[in-house]
Amino acid sequence: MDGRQFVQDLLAWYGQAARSLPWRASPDPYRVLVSEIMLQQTRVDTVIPYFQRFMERFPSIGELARAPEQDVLKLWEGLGYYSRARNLQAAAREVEAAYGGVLPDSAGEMKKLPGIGEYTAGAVASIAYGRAEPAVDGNVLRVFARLYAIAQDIKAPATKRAVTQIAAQLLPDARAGAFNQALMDLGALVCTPKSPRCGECPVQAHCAARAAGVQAQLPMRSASRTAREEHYGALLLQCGDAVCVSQRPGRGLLAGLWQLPQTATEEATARQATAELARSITGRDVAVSGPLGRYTHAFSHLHWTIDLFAAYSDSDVCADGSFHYADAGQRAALPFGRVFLRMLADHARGGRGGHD
DNA sequence: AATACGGGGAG
DNA sequence: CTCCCAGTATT
Repeated sequence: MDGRQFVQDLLAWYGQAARSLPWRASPDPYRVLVSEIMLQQTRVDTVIPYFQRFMERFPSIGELARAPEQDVLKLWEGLGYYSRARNLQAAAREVEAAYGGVLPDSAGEMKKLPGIGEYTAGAVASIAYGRAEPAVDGNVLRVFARLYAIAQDIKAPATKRAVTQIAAQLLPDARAGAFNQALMDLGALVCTPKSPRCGECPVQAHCAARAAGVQAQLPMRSASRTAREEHYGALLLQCGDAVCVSQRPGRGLLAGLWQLPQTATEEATARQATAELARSITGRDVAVSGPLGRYTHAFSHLHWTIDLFAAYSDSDVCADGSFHYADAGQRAALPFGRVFLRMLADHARGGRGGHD
């Protein structure tokens, strides 16, 4: 391939086809960083409203650093991969403490911050600071897998290393940010996972897959593992207007988020297990009715099926301090996982008391 | 190198 | 249903 011509064709296309995105309006490194963290494994259309709300509430690195963590998680609610939110705030606090409140301008320094890996460091360094760093995400991997007809598993670290080498070699030092974003826009708009629009591609003349007619077979991807099935009995335990909620552990799945009390169980014994859970919370025997409904929730690596039961208590005292009764106003400030938001919206008076 | 970690949109 | 997205951290 003629690298110089490829870069020229790509950038010419980007000049007239670039997507207009909120974080592209101004080059503020903090805005670029927030957008890149949110965009990890998340589609642009999903991120946009979250980005707007987040920047409104936390306009600067200092305000993010000083906020309560629960507030940050609340704004992240529904976006997924919640460790991103914790790490982003931890990074902000580190920047305040160790870098005078200014995000470091080199990829190497940024990569030392929590939640900033190879891709994000390169993206922010090139886009916000004009540094000549490659930024290889899923789009760029797919684009180069086709351009060079690379028939290796796209998920293998070795493939990413190879593509990073290629990208670094082609990278125009003076326009690294535009180059990286152009590749991502190309992947999102033209060189799509299925049915790539080769006829509209500005760099089709440089594409080995196109020349060989194998663009639909690339990239190669190893089979993904099937998700584990888990069944739970969950409890809508109400005391007046308040609903019993509990906070999940600080590590692992949905870490630090809130949920309705639930217990892992087999489907056949969900009612009994949930009744025992109600007894352990209230300290007495409680009548459990339902199920109110069955909720399924798919994570990438596991599938939840949750049968929701209802119970009432006269007392808002909990035997175990990990449980609390929260009214609609209090629930509105707590971050919940999606499936629990659905339960609350369906069955609790005032839902979560939130804005949806 | 493999796995954990969310959620939703597209086909 | 399956796939996969502007990935990172941990093991």
